Amino acid sequence: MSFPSIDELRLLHDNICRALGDPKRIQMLYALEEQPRNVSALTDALDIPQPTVSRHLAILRQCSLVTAERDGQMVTYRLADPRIIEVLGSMRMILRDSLERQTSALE
Amino acid sequence: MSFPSIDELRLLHDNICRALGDPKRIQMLYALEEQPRNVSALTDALDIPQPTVSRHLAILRQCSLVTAERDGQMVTYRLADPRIIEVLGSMRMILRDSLERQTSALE
DNA sequence: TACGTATATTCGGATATCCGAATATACGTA
DNA sequence: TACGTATATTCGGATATCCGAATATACGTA
Repeated sequence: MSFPSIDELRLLHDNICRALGDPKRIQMLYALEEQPRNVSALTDALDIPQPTVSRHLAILRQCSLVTAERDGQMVTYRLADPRIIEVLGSMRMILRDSLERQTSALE
Repeated sequence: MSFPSIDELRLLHDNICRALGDPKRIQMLYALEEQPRNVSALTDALDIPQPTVSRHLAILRQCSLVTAERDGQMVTYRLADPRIIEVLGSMRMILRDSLERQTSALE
């Protein structure tokens, strides 16, 4: 078998895919790509309750997709690796083409 | 807000991210990238029970990441869009760099 | 039609995930 | 220390996901 081992795929799943497993987390990644933000700013920008934001941030942190830096009372979050946004962009293209194929298949 | 709407992100999540939400499904995508295979071939190659393989294939089908073509008694599956493998490759690179950063931070 | 092989689906039960509500913790300031 | 603001965590309960076991369906062939 030449493709990645099940162990590496499990690691991949636990550390990256899992983080993308909720639309709100994806939204948060985009919000952080636009600019670093603290929890309150994210809460306001996304209109999601603060505990929910913090919980999702914790998951993104565990997956090392974001970094947290405390600055006084506030904690600023930023993307750990901007390439995650490129990945999401590729996924959106795949989705767009897939939906296009489906709709044109209806004719 | 300039980033994608929550609706598009929900669509993205339901149609792409959801499919990547299980390591076995990722494994199946790699196996199908190597070559198109029918269910039995996947069962053998991945050493996963047949009903489990069929169930995961159903999800990949719903997400339009694979196509199914019946040929007699067998059903051949293939990747609908090979770019999904590139996406997984990018994710593996992000993961690799992230792990590297973490281990070097221990010193 | 009767049977075999290939594949898909259904049915629990176990486990994971999500959220709201409540609460805990961290930090600054008086 | 006492209090306010910012953030994190905990605790159910609701829902989703996964799997093994069993069964259903589709197709080919005698």
